[in-house]
Amino acid sequence: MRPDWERGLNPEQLDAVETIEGPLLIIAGAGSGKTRVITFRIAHMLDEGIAQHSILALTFTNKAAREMASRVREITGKKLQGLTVSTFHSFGVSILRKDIGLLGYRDNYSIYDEADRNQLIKDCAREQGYRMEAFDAWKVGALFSEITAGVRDWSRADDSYKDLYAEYRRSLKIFNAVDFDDLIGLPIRIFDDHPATAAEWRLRYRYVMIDEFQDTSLQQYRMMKLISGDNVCVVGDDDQSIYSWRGANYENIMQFERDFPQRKEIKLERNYRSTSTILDAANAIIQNNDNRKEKALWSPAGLDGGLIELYRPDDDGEEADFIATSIRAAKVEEQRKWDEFGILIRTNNLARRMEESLLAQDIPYRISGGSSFFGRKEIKDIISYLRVIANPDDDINLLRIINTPRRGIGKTSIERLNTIARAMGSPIRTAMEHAAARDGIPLREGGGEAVTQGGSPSTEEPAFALSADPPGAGKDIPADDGVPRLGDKAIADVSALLELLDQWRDELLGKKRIADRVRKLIDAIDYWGYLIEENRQNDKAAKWKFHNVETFINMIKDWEEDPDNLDPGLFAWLNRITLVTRDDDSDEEGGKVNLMTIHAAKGLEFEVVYIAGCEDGIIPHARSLEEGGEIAEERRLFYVAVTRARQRLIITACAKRRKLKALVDCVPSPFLSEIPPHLISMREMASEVSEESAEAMFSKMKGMFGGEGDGLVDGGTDAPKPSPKRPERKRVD
DNA sequence: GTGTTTACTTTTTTT
DNA sequence: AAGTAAACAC
Repeated sequence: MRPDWERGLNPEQLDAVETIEGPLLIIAGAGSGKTRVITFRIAHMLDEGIAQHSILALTFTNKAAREMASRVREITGKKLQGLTVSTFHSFGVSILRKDIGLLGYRDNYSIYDEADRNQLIKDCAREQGYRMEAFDAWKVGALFSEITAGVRDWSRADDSYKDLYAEYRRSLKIFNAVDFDDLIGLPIRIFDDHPATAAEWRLRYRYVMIDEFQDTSLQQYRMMKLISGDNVCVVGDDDQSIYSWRGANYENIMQFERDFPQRKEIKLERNYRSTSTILDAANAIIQNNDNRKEKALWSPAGLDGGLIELYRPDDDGEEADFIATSIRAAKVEEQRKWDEFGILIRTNNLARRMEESLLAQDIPYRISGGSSFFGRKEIKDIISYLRVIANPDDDINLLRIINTPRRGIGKTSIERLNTIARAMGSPIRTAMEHAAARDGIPLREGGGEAVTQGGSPSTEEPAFALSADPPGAGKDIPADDGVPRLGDKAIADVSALLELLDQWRDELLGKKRIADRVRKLIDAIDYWGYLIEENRQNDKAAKWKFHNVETFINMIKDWEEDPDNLDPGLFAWLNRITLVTRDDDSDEEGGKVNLMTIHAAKGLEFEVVYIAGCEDGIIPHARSLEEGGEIAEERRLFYVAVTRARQRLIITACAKRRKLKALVDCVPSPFLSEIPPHLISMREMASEVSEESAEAMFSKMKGMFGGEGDGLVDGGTDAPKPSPKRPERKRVD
């Protein structure tokens, strides 16, 4: 049953697999079997009797982590129980889950994603009297992120935001919440401040492995140093470093060389993925970057294939239609499955037009990135409920649901609660309890309703709430001046909400079978009624949202019933979905065409790859260059895109593109001219293609009038699918 | 306090 | 073109 190491591994790979002690640096070119090496290496370790729980493998994306885990499972045929394969961020979560108490947080902390973070920054800014018209939360958020991550300090930043930052941090603490950067930063702080704890973790993970090392940030590097001893293996490729905008620092490779002078270094340059045409093109492109570790991919097998195809559609509509019809044709002619196709785009907004065409031609597809499933309003609402139930102090999410569905707590009431909370230096939750209690509706007794279960844990009443003359605790509320009170109706509504949250807290926390309970919760708040009410003139939208919520519940169910899931429960679920931004654990039945950004495609490969929108300003992205990004990184991005292809590579560059409203002329990407011309076949938008497309449309129309093929594909836009009633592209101008 | 209309900007890439 | 936030009307 043990795999035969020698078979199917070249000498360098074998060397890498068998070197398990001591620091190891693997420079792995695109398609050089990197994942294979890593998974075999883990399998080999297990084979050597190393315990699963002392191995830690860190990846960059969830997709990569999942992929790696399942490959290991495949090779070894073992159940993976103690093995840790995760992203840096989810690894941070698991450290915090255990040890965040050392920093004075409670362990039911919330994780704020970007939207939450920006919302909070906005609130703080409003509080500090910023002129909100001129306030750019996105920009400030990015700045704060850099500050937290330690890639920038106030001496090199607009330090007029210093106070705002302090306020932001304080609010996070009050709300018992952390942001993305904290997921790396706080564990580091724990390790720095508590050497004993650090030692424990280091002792546990005796073997550490890091994938996509060129994409690690300074901060992540520090984390790695703190957690690992001598048995570190990092795998990277400086040519594929495409995350510098996020703090990734491929000089970490050099740093590693400095920090581990006794390391072993292995280069993997044999490429098993692509045809030599594609490899030649890729090498030629990347050659234009300087300051890189010299290497060239070569194919031992000398795989032959056709030329790279370049098309110049008139506009983005034609481009999308072309790609869709071309995929349809290739599927039949080359007997391919849907999931052998990848459509790569630079930016998410390019996906929209693509989706339309795929939809119109009934091509099942999967999309990653963009506004994901979890970004939809109806889903966010439900998640917010769960968040608040898990962590009552979570203001951002509380505010989201405080009047959703409508329960009569309007703007003014919220404003007042906010003022009270600020005055007390506490979360809104406390202000609500205060407001409810002070006016004679003590939670304990309840308004005569069924509050029979005594003393729910979170209702220890605040000492100051009932006394009109609070003990001089400093942060108390003046009797009447300045601090607003709520109207009677509002108080009743607030109390009812508190009661509801408490009740469901008991119902959900630490319980099993969450999915069913969540459904009951949704019934209890009459979210269905809310959906119908909100979408009165559009019951299709209501249905669609309804369906989404159902899907969400089923996702919970699948997840908690998964036998590999060692820790089902509300907290684990919430943590998970904050980090999994894509609805990427979708089914594999029959496969789907993959539509994704180049960033998302890293580490993946497809038989047939389309790179759409290869135009100047898109693939060296205009904004990226403006903001001080390097052209070299854009080139690396293009290199990554090209090297995703195994057999066929099709590139499209439009002559015109609809941008905002206007049709603008486009120039092909300068990178295209870096590909040696003899590797490219320039194609006209040939007539055979339009024949092909006419045929596809025709059959599509037949299907349409036959049986309303409700081919709802996952992903896509928020609105109900614009039922593809118009198989032909119309030019109604 | 709530619902409706109007004005306005917008995100490159991901955890 | 769309989605959000502020202004306005009930």
